[in-house]
Amino acid sequence: MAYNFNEIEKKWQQRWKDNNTYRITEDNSKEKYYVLNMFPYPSGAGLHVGHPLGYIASDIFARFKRLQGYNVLNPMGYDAYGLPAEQYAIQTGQHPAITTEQNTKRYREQLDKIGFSFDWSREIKTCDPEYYHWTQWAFIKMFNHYYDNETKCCKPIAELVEKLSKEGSASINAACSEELDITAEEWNKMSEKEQQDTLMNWRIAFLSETMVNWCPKLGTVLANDEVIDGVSERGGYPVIQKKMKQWCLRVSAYSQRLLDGLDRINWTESLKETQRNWIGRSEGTEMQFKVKDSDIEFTIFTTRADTIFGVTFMVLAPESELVEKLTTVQQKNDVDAYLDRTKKRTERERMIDRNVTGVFTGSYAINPITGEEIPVWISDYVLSGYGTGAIMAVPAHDSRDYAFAKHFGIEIRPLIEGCDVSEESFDAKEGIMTNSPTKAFANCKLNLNGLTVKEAIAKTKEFVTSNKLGRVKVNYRLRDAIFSRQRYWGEPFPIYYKNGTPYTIPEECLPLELPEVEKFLPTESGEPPLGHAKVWAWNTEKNCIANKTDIDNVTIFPLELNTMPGFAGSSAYYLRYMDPRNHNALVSKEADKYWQNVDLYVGGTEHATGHLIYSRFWNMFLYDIGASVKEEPFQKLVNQGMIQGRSNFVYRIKESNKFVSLNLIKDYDVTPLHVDVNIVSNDILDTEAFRNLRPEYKDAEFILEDGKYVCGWAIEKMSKSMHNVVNPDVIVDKYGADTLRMYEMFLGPIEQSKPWDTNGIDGCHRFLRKIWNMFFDKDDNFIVKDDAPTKEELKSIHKLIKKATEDIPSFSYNTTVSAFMICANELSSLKCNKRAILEQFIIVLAPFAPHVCEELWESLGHTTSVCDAQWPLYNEDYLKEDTIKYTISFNGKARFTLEFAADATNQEIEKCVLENENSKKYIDGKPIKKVIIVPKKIVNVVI
RNA sequence: GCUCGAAUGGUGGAAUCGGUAGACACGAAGGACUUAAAAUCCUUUGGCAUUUAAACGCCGUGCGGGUUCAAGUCCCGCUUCGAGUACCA
Repeated sequence: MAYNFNEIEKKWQQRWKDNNTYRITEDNSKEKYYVLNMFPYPSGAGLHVGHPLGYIASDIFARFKRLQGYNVLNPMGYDAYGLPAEQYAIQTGQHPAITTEQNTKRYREQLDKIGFSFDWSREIKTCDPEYYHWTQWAFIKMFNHYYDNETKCCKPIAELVEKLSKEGSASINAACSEELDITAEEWNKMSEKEQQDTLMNWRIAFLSETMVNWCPKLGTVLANDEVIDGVSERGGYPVIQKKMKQWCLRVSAYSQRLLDGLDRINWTESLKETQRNWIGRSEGTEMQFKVKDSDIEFTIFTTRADTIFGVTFMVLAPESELVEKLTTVQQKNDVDAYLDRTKKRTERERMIDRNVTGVFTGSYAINPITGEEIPVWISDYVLSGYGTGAIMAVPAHDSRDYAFAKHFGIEIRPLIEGCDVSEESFDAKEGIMTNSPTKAFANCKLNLNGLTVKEAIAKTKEFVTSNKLGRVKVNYRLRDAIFSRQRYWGEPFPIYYKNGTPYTIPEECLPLELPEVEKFLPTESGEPPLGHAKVWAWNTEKNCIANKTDIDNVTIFPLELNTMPGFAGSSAYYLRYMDPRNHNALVSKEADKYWQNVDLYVGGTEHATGHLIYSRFWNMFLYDIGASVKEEPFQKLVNQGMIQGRSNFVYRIKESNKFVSLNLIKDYDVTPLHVDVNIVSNDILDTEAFRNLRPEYKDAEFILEDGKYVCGWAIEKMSKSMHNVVNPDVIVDKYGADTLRMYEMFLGPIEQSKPWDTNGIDGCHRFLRKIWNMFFDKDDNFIVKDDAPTKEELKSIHKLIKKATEDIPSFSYNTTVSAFMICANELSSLKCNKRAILEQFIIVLAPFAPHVCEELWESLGHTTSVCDAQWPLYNEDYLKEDTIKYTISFNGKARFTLEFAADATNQEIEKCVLENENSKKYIDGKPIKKVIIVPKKIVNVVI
């Protein structure tokens, strides 16, 4: 009987379930290993063949580690809150919980068919109150903490309150929205409301009036990483800037730690680089500029303090508070007109239209070093959110300032010897300073002439600091995360409002469950969907949810109507898997101490600046408050590539129902049409299936080549409209899960994006059949013998064990699969069917093809699962050769080969080469000067 | 624009420290078995030239240089493609 994969896979999947083969418990006698996949959002479309790529890779790793004796945690769950379910709910009225439930069920069915070693007893869903209890809990903790810059750690807000009441803000060095100057006296005089409002300046989770990315079509705000090219990541709708009061997380407080942490984790350099860019650390100088005929002073930030002598104008961001203060009466109309115009422009318009715009305020700033008067302008190329929202412009050495100066005819003053600024600015930080200062200011205290740019920056910094003109400052591009969403399908905030001031509900009242609503749309008054909820108020006396109509603002208060964004639930889920049913804590101390953090995290690179920043931040916060033992959540990270679709085309002759095979289309006028890849095999169309596809094709005629219809192909995104979606279920039914697993790994390096191409899958399937046939003959007789293996057989299997042991940890799965095939070919040509060899083969193959290996393992008489076998060790002795062939090369070209005993010395080899007949022949009888023997079986001859 | 990465047969891809390319698989061609098909097995398969044949020779890893006994691999200068990011002062 042949290899009946359908039956085998069904049998073992059931057996694993019945025996809880993959249930894992903490076991201090074993070393732990934590493998994690980025959990999926269960979309309505189900899984396609690209989704399981990462899961298979991590599953192989988990099984491998388990065979090596580790206690491996390999959990799975769902990131169940998300926009599609809510959009669907808006359209159909179907509650998102129901759609989500259906989708997760479908995902589970599909996942189960592939034979993963997930411990489903630890499954979590972010929309489950048992789970989001701890998301809300973390939010309350963030609300009640601030970040202390001195100790680089967050502290309870109560400590801050104490400092304020005793010493005022002077003694506080903490991450804040703006630098406040409050005395203890002032603080103590404040009303409760004023104090609460003030504390928002420091809380890690805080309410803030900020410019947000507002997407009118989705009716919600979006985080920076959810906006791509000025449109929403989901749906591609336009996004505008709008000022709104929003919950934010003070991610920026952790900028430096997020940056430093990258050095301690094992991620790819490119991903770390992406994060570094996103954090955007820049060291520079803050300088104060006085305003002429006024006592106003303002601060700018620059990384090029050395160019202070080249400043010919200043620029304010249109949103800057200084705009109003510095605009003169004469300029007011022009300025107002300009502000009006910029406000109307969306982010997208600003990005597309890079034309220089700006307006003069009428005021002049004073160069703090030379005393020169410098005009102050307003332009939207300066951003309010970065630095101080004001810059000193040096047109000679900054391309943006240059464009502005050219446009408005402002002086461009070069400061570097020999640079030409007639056509473009000289932005490079290199060269020797000149004109710094110019002769007109020769007696100025600072002189940079003759210094390199680097030296000049250092000297200016020193000068500015010692003369109290400013200070050295590090700026980060990383912004605080906006944490409110005007949506229904998300975690509710554990917040109620007393007189407009937010308070957290007591921790012991969590979870605060998501209420039912009639409609999933915003209310008529523009409130978020939770505004429809009837029972959505907080009774502070009884500490319970109350009816909204009972609000009396004495004991019953309105609850927050926003919900949390997607990244809330996905930021600390890895901790919850350690102890998923704990009612008293996010994770118990014991479980956290045992599992520590994720050893291997596998997921897509699209989360580089979203999830992977937020979860690092979130976890650092939990670490600071003692809720997590590791500062970095994900020690090693592997990004699997995307699987693209490979579309097939048929060519219809225009205005006919005739289809021409690919290589004949040049003779006809044809229209290419996408054809469902599932009826095409190796680019050959199943013409019968095509005729049955649609009624209009029923009478289709084909112009064939060699009796076949050959389809064209192209690599495109895998999507329904391209008819190139390949469902893993179909592959599993046709070839089996084991073949699918092997083939996905064989396709190429795991990190690489590649098109799905079913063409090569036969090779993997043949391989598994070959293995099967080593155990059973045609008539289903078990043919494994107990004979002692030969040297050759041992060599073959040990070569495989070595390769797999070395390649699996570095994720070179494609070469491991090749090694399996090579070994199988060798063994079958040796007609090897010996137990000692095949047993080891099965163990090594088990992570890749678990079902068939279980079956064969059982056939060898084992009663326990192959999962609990022991990974074999390889023995170098078996791999040694008796003789070694050396390639003798001359002038870099291989000439002939000589064979030596494995233990031949270099002298022997050299002697033999010199005396060899062939040496004379290939080196034209010239004397050999040097013989270079390299340990890679090469002998090089130099004349 | 900036940052990072890639480029190898008809195709996907191997080549770990620079060690003498093209592993493995697909596809293709030919053959064996078979009434036939499926399945299985065997042979050939980078290009060029030469030869009855075996063998050998030359050229070959996007392009142009360089270092080295030896370069797909290292260095310099380009081309093309992909990813990320974008007025961050």
